[in-house]
Parts: sequence; structure tokens; C-alpha cells
Amino acid sequence: MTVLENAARLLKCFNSECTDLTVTDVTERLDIPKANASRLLKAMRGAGLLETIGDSKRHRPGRLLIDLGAAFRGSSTLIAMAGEVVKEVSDTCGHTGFVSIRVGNEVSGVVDFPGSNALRVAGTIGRPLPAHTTATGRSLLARLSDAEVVALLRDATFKVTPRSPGTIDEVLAMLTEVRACGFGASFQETTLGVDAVGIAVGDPKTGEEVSLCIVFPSQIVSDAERQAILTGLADGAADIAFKTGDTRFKKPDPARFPLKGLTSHD
Amino acid sequence: MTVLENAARLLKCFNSECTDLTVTDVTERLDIPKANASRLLKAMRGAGLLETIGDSKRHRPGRLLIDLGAAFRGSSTLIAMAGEVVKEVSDTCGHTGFVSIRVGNEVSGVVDFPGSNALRVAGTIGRPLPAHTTATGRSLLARLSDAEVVALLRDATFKVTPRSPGTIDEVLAMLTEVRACGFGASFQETTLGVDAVGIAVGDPKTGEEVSLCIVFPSQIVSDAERQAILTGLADGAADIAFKTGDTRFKKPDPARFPLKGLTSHD
DNA sequence: TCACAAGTTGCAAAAAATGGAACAATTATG
DNA sequence: CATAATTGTTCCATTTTTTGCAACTTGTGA
Repeated sequence: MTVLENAARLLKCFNSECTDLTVTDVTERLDIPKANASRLLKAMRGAGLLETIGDSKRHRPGRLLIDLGAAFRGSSTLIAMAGEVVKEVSDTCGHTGFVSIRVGNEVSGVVDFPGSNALRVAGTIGRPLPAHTTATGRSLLARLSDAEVVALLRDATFKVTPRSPGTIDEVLAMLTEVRACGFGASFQETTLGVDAVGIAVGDPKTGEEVSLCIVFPSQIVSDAERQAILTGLADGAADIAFKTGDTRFKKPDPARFPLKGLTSHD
Repeated sequence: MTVLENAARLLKCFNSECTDLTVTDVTERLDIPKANASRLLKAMRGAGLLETIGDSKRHRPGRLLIDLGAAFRGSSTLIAMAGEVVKEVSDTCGHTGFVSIRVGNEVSGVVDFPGSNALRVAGTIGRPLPAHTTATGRSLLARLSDAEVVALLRDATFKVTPRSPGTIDEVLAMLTEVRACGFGASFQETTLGVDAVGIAVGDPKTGEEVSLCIVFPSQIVSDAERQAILTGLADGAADIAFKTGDTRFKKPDPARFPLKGLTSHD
């Protein structure tokens, strides 16, 4: 096990839930002798990969790492284009929007736009979620074949919340629907009271795929507003698909736009 | 030189200008034999610290790194509070806002809010800037003593743009003014046509300091709007200073709010 | 003050990184 | 299309780092 691998494993421990680590934390999480944890932390601190919070023993990611997200976003014109579309829609409707990518069976937000409504869903960056339990995740999974999805979800956990799918077959059924509709939707699935829509689009030249997503409170958003949101995302995504030459993209069908409360889980 | 140090040096090369690196780039930038550059890249790729773009030889930060910014932000209540204030002001005025921190003589944005006006300043995350040439940077530098500033700027470059300060003395004079006013301002200094205001606030418990900043187009923003922006930031910052017990904070003086075109460099 | 947990350091063995040069692959050029 | 030029990878013995254990130090709370 090289230092680099341990360093990477350590960095993976951080997310919006776990924002700092001590020697003991690292000892447990990476399952290494505490001597090594101590030295790893010291080395990473020396390199600027970590920093201590105040003068406590708690470590957080070093400041040099905070610019990296920008480099990642900047390296992808697909993400930039998707961000613009989502920002536009988010500004118009006032709800929180984000662009996310899939890594294995997880989706991570890469850009987010917090929304301006008083009642808005909090930002979702920095907390990878299972792909099969989210609108945005399913919009991305729907671009794979059923066989690939089955392989990906081999050791996934189902029914993580009361409204999330309970079996692989249920997921596959949902994906069939996503492929037919052209978008993913979720109704109070990941978070109670929160609905979401996601549309995926890719760039065949780089192999990248992103999902454009808007999340909003279930109760207060009318059907008309839902349609407006979806139309906005769909138009923007279609535009991107045209530019990148994404042939797998299917323009969402307005006739199937999700209505308030439309869900197979009610 | 440990791998970790090289890895960190490599990651430092990324910013919003330089979003991907090849073996040759790394060889030159880190001044190491290309054999090592090749192996470093491979090791970092293996650890997930980097990934290739498509199947090219170009590398960008790995996806595991994009969540780290969120962990950093989450580890600091100061950043969270500052973000809320800036978001509020940015939403109200429609201009781009961000929260930044100082590292040595550089400032990096940690959260940004792109603004909703048609004519807005683009996001500023991921591109560290010299502290002494920006409103936000000077608002942070002003919290140091002149001696500390002199030490920090020992090998800084001056006059990086026509309107940026030309000597250390000029910087010190500007900082004196910042300390008197309670805020930093810049007029078409870093970018032509762009003005900015920044207010710094700290948390004595953790030693952290952040700056709340709004950037806007010089031409179209009236005096009244400038005052509104500054009042918004100032009220929010004062609130934060009260909560953290920051005694070094000085509430900006409305009488000295910057007027359109008010600048010693005109 | 003591006990206990958390973190750090010394040491020899084991593993990984280094740099030079040969080799392979890719890209540009006539 | 062949050749040159550029870019990236692999081989090797040597040097350096990392590892795991245990002893040690520091800090915390009863």
C-alpha cells in the first residue's frame, strides 16, 4: 500500500458530513497502525494536502485542494454548458439546481445553484448519493444497458428510504420509464418533501455524461411550474446534445411531464 | 522528495486556467525526470487522485477531489455564515458575489454566487489572485500590521495591471484607508470595467478570516446601488463579527462608502 | 494527582521511489 | 505513406521512504 493510496483513501473520507479527521479517526477508517496514521497526517499536512483547524488536532482538506473543483469543471465544456442551462432554469424558477456526474453507482454534484426562493432545497454538493435512488442518478443510469445496470448494482442496497426502489427489477422498470420519457423524476424519495427532475446528456467525444437537475419542495410547486422547469431543462439539454453530437439523448416528451403526485409509490 | 510532496506540487498546478496536465507538462513544471512524471501520473491515477480526459493522455483532478471543497466549506461555520450573507446580497443586487480566504499573499474564492444580471462578472473560483491587487485581498491584509504586510509582500510583483498599486508604500497607504473605512474597494483594478468591494471578518476561536465580496460592472451601477451593496455586506459581516466575537472587525462607515469613480487612481 | 486516551518517535526490515537510458507509441511532416 | 520528431513507458541497481512494533510523550478528565 503506497502513501499515495492511503492519502487518497483518507481524502475519500471527507464529504459534507465528515469535514475533519483526527489521528484516531484515520487509524480506524483506513485500518492502519496509529503510528502510520500520525505520520500520514503529518506528511499530508507538510505537503499542503491537509491543514489543522485552528491549532486543534483535527484536520481538514488543505486550501490547495479547494481550487481543484474549479479545474475539474473547467476541464469539461460539457459541465460548463450544463451549468449554464441549470443556472438559467434555477434563476427563473428560484429552485435549487445542480449538475452531477456518475461514478460507479454514485452521483456527485459538481456545480450547484442554491436557488432564491425562501423555501428551497439546500445545496447538494459534496455528498455522493446512490445513483438508483435519485432522479439525477437514474437519468444517468438510463443511458446504460440493463445488463450494465445490473452489474453496477450488484452490491447496492435497496429501499434506503421508504420511497426508494426495493429491488433491482423495480429499478430496471423505472429506467425503462426514464428511457421512454427522456428524464428522471423522484417524488419525496431521497428526502421527505422534496421532488426532483433530472435530464442526462453526454459528449461522445470525451465519453463524459452529466445530469441537469432541479430539486424543489413537493407541496408548493404547481403542475404548470413543473412543466416550465422540465421544458427549460429539456430545451437546454437538447441544445447541448446537438452541439456534442450525443445521439443517445432523447428529448423529453412534454406529454409525459411529471405531474404533482404522479408516482408509482403513492 | 516524497511522492506526496510531488503529488501536492502537481495538484497545485491546476486552477481554472490550467485544467489538465500531460507527462511532459509535469516533467517541466515539477522539474523531475519524465520517467518519474509518468509514474507519478500513473500512481495518482491509480489512487483516484487524477483521471484521464476521455482516453487522451491529458489528466485532470480525480472525481474524489471535487467533494473536498464542500468538506472544507463545511468544516468552517465562518465560511458558512459568510456564504449566507453574500448569497443574500448577491440575490438582491444580482451581481456576482463570493467568499474568499487568504493564503500568504494570495486570495482564493471558496464559495461563489454567479449573480443573475445579464451583465455580470464571471465566477472567480479556482484562480488565486495576489492579495494586494484586489478589494477582497486588501480587506484581509488590512487585518495584519504593516510590518506583517511588508514581510508578506517581500517578493510580490507590483503594478500587475495599470491600476494596481505600484509600490509597497502605495499598498500600505491603501490598507490604512481600508482600516479607516472598514472595507476594501477596487475600481477596474484587476479587470477592466469591473469594480469590487470586500469586507473581512474573522473568528478568533479558530484563527480563520474570510472576506465577503461583491463584484460588479463599473459603468452601470449607481451610487445608490453601491451603497445598498455595501450596507448589505456590512450588516451581515457585523452580525458575524458579533457572533464570533471578532474584536478586530470595524463596521464600515456609511459616510465613506465608495462612490462611482471615487478612486485615487483616476 | 492519577489514570487513561490520544498522539509521537526510534529502530531494523520491507517496500517503494529514483534517475539514467533503452524502448514503444503517437503525432507531425515531407 | 514513410520518416522524423515528439511523447510516453519500462528496465535496472541504488537510494530513499515507509512500515509495524513498542516505548515514549502529551493532553484530558475524574
